[in-house]
Amino acid sequence: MVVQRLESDKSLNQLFRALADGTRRSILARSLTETPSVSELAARYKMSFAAVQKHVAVLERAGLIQKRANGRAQLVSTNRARLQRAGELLDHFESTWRQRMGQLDDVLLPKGK
Amino acid sequence: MVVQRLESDKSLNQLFRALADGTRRSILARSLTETPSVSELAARYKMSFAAVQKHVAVLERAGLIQKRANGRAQLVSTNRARLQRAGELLDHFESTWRQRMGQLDDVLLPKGK
DNA sequence: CTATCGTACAACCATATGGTTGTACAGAGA
DNA sequence: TCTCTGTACAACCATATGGTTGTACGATAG
Repeated sequence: MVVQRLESDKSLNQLFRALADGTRRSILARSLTETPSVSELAARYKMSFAAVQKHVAVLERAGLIQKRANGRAQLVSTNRARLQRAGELLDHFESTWRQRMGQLDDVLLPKGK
Repeated sequence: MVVQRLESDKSLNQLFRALADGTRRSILARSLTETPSVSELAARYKMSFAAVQKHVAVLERAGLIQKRANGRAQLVSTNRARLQRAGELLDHFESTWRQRMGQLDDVLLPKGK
């Protein structure tokens, strides 16, 4: 069975890559409840402004957040559509896995130790 | 209420990192329906045996697969418990996100790092 | 206008990643 | 036994990543 190509490999790679860093997951979480500026975000972390700026850029490239200018500030917010899309992708992975696991269950589960 | 630290940051990083490569996702998928040896896996990809071996090692370190010796062959299978665990983590992320999207309630941020 | 703030970006550095080739060794088969 | 196969692992290379500092520039405050 061929898994439907819902998203390019590169896009999936970027998505998971973006999530593979605690600082970025934290930024993403914050940007869900607030709409902080980049410098407000940067103030929360021990690293330099430029470092946070890079993390924001990674999240932006992965499509998980977006920036919108407000005067000289760049306000960061999550891209909800993309976030949902990300969720669907993960769900898709999971369901594929579970489906396959289900097939395996027929063989492996009867023992149920 | 404090959100339980279900998994260490490092563990989460490894998990997402492991998923952020198409070859590894493919290996993971194959190892769900089959229990291929490392060399059988390697035969399916254009890269060298050693390269595939490294990908397998990454998946193993992330806890997504396990190897079991059968004679001189190393048979690769998915760690179903860990896989489910991975799914739960993703679900946890999603539900947290959705919850935050739904209401600006308590902020459960693992504090600033 | 001038000073400052928020941002962008370049240059640099150390380490990690993803690939290669080559060597070594244990298990299976002639 | 001796050979081939499957695996492990080291060394190496190019590029990516995650951090730094420094410079530049538009927007805002005084």
